Amino acid sequence: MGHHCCTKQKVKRGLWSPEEDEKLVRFITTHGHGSWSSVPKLAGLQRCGKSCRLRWINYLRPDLKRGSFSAQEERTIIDVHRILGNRWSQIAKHLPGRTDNEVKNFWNSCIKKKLLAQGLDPNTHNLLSSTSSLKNSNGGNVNSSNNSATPFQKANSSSIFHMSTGTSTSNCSMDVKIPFVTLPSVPCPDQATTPNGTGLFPPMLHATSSTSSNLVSFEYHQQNPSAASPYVMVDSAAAGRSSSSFSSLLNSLSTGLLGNEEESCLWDCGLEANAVLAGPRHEDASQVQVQQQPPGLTPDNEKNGKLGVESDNCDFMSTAAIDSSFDFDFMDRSSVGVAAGGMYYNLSPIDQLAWNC
DNA sequence: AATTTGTACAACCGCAGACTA
DNA sequence: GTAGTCTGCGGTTGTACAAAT
Repeated sequence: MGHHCCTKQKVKRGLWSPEEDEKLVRFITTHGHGSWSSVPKLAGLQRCGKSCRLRWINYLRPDLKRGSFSAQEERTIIDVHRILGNRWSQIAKHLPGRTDNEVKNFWNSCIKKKLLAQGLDPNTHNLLSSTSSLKNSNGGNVNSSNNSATPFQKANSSSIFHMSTGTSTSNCSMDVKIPFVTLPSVPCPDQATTPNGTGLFPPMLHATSSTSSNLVSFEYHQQNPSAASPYVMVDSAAAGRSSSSFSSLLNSLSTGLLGNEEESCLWDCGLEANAVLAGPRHEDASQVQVQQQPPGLTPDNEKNGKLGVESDNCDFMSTAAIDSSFDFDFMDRSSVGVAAGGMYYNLSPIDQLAWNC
């Protein structure tokens, strides 16, 4: 049984011939595709519209980049996949000229095996043997010096990447020290579903580690489970420089340059800090504040959904502290979770970051 | 040289959401 | 409100080719 668009005519399946490719390219470059269901008939092809669309998108589009993936592209795929999972179309948006299909194939045929060979779970990016040790529902430790080291910690054996709760409960408050980032609460149209009926979801910040590029990611998202991202990702390579503090990384975020117009694009903030920001690009790179609109926000509440990052290294205290807690569910997925509003940084390099609560 | 096995990637399938009449 | 259509997505299968036996 074919698709509805295929039932109207006899359609050919399987690999495309060069003649078919030529017909499709000639038609689309001349007329555009319009409605894909009408393309085959108008282009003189015995294919279904869906097949034409796929062929164009995955193979014939002029802006496609052919050839094997570069190391940089591979790293990007791994890093974004760690955050987004199998959302291939979203991942592909971070790789100009690559299609979701291409990324997916590359992942399944190559990256997945590499991760497995490194003893990493391709789904969670955790060490395969470490999953259980990272689970700790009543307040445990995660420390790079033991066997439950995250991939990031493994890749940086000298790193001190330590977190402990010191309590017997999974939720506890956290001190907020400078420098400090404020992640504003996120407005929700359905006020009744929000905590205390405030109409706001507290923001959450989630730190994850990279398997391949020494990348520590900070994921900012709503507590509304239907909405994830945008994400802030900060490359720990910058932290390797003694002069680099987290606040300077945030400076780099705030002065980041181009992304693309996609809502969830990676925003490359330049080599200086190797920082990237996932989210809509900030049009005015000279402005101090990083602004992004979480998916689902309407233009009306866009302002309230801003992720604000102060630019002055010494002025983080001016942002408001929000009560915070750990969410150990995150640890199943990756490494270290810090929730609700605040993260503190100790004015030492980022691989000496410690979250205490 | 013939056959089997592995790999890369192109293409298909089914589903879900958006849109429209 | 609903059924039909279109589009996009992720999972899966099919195919061509290379490497191994």
